[in-house]
Amino acid sequence: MPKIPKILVVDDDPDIVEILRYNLSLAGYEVKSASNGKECLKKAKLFIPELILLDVMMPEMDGIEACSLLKEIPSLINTRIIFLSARNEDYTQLSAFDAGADDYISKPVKPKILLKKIASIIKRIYSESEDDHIIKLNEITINRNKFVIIKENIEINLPKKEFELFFLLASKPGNVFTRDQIMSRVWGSEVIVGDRTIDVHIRKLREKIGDLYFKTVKGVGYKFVQ
Amino acid sequence: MPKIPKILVVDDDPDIVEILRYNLSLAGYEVKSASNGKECLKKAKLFIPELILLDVMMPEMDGIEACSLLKEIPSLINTRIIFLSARNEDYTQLSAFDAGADDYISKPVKPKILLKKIASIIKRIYSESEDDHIIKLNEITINRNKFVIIKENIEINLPKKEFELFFLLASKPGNVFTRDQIMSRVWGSEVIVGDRTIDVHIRKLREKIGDLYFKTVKGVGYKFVQ
DNA sequence: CATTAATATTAAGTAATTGTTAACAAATGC
DNA sequence: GCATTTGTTAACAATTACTTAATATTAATG
Repeated sequence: MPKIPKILVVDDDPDIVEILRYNLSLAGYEVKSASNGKECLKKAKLFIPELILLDVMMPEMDGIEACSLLKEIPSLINTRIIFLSARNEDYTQLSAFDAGADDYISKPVKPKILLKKIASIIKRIYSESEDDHIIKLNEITINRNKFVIIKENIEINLPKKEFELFFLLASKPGNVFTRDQIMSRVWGSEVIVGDRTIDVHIRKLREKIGDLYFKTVKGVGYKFVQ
Repeated sequence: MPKIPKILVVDDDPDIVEILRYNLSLAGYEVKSASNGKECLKKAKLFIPELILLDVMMPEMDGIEACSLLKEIPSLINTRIIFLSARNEDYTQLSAFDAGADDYISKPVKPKILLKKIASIIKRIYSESEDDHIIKLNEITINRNKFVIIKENIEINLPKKEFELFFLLASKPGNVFTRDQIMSRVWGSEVIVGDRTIDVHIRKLREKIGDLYFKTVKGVGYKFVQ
């Protein structure tokens, strides 16, 4: 396991928060908590947990709404959400899944079961995302952890931005990424940089890796071709 | 979704198998079934399903044992297992997770919930979640993500407007699109361009893809014919 | 078959996008 | 704190796509 998994517990009942916090901490997780939807969103953005345990019934913003909003936060792309609820009716479960929940547990929660489920989900997160760190193509291997690419047995070091741009493009060879997509995924949605920045980075990739790998699709964006 | 997800249903009660089979087939999955642990192992090896719905209580080999054995089969590395059980006691759930189950559902199963859970798991398996806009015709494949069309194994690159026009026409082969429709869908409602612009683009498509594919319907518009 | 309206063709002009370079700023490493 | 690397910008060049205009061709209709 690369690091200590982080879990955010969200419930308006302090007792439940305490029970969960106690059990999860004991099990070796790093735990933070929030008592309502708004606080949850705020903390989730900073904490970037692997997992959020979300109570459905909360004052102000309920869990379903919070979940929908959480799912829109790009940095939480790898965060899974489990709903906790006393209400075991169908429609709640359905809207939970509609809102993007990854699982659903009915209260009263049995800690052992919960811990097992969590262990299973955490394990899945790591095993999935580890594959994502290496891309192997015909002639090129990209190692995201090492920030290095290997082309014909020669190591090419790329600076961060260049690497991220390359990694994005190479993650789906042949696929066109629009400038907007590139912007939001390499630079983020808050950062504003000039129009020519992407071009310049593409240029550097072409210099270092090879002209023919990077194809311009005018009016649309760029794609990586093998 | 790369292909039709496969699900193996394992239960010794033929009624339950039928109910599940019916619902899952209806939902678009490819379903096979087994009535005991041994049969399950045999079929799973051949079928290599994405998902196995496994009854806990079965004669001879129970679900827990079957699960443990399934988890040892290398070709089933990507297969998820969900347990189905009438017994909702802790120890069963625990041993289910110990045996490597990915989820646990109590009978009686509510089909809607089950389908949602399955959809969520399947989606996760195909985590690439390529919303591939691909149109496959007899001789031509159009890939909207890659901005490329392939005709007789030869890639043809089209500039943006030409591609959009082509994609529109090819989205409904045989259908006539009026000039107005083409205008509003390729150029948008605000843009005002001259009358001959569409013709010129059609001309280029005819040059690049083939004359006979694009039929003029005089006084109306154009259609793509195979 | 002549007339007319719609579409086809071509080449050239215009607009838009992308490429390149160099200079500077910011970050990083020593 | 200094040197080096990386990131961004700006100005301009180059390229490509798009549109137009002028003319030719085609198809439908009486």
